[in-house]
Amino acid sequence: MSKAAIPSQLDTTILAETFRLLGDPTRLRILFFCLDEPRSVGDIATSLDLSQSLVSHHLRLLRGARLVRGNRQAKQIFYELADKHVSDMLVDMAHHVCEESGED
Amino acid sequence: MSKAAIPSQLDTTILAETFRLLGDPTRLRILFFCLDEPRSVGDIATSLDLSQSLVSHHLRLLRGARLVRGNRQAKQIFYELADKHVSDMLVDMAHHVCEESGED
DNA sequence: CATACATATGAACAAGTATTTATATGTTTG
DNA sequence: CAAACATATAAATACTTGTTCATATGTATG
Repeated sequence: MSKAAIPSQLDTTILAETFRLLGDPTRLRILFFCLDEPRSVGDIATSLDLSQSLVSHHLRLLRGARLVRGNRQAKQIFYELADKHVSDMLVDMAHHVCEESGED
Repeated sequence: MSKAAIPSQLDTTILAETFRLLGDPTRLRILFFCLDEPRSVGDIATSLDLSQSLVSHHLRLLRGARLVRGNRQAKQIFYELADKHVSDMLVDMAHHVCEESGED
């Protein structure tokens, strides 16, 4: 039990798919921007200085992977991280990377 | 302090770079294969059914990002994960993804 | 030192993907 | 229902990147 289980090749592919989606700066910025509170598409685009279309495209990918979830409120749609797993994942990784300098 | 800090745009880029490297099935398989014990390039190639050249190329990228580290032992070079941060990161993420089905 | 073994590198190619531009869908309000 | 607002989609383009094939570098051994 001490040794980590090596994922099957299929699991590895799924895991890689998730990593790949997180591996784009624009998408990551969108995710972090939606981390604390739901944000409308327009708000994301304006605040992050991205075109509305681009934001929409990325949100579609993130939605497809169940990384974010959108709620319509009148004309606007507010996106937030899909669940706690996703947000924990992001926060954990951010910590890992921040503490990565000057070790060993 | 309860809210997660939103990384700067620069940090986000670095974080994305790490995610991007983890976002390839072949690289992930290599990393998991080297998780428990150091493995020679030839061993990786044979066990994972990949060409020696391909393994070498990927190892170079992983080395560049300080995700793995290689130790020469006579003719062979044994690769292992760079440090505990990296291995923890992988194991954590694997858990996150495995438990991702059927929540909320 | 020449041969065999192990790994690394370089060029070339194929496939994927982030971004833009233009347009469509959906929702409210007068 | 028409106009205005907010988001989504489609097609096209430019760029990145995973893989292969060929070759080079490095290391031990006879």
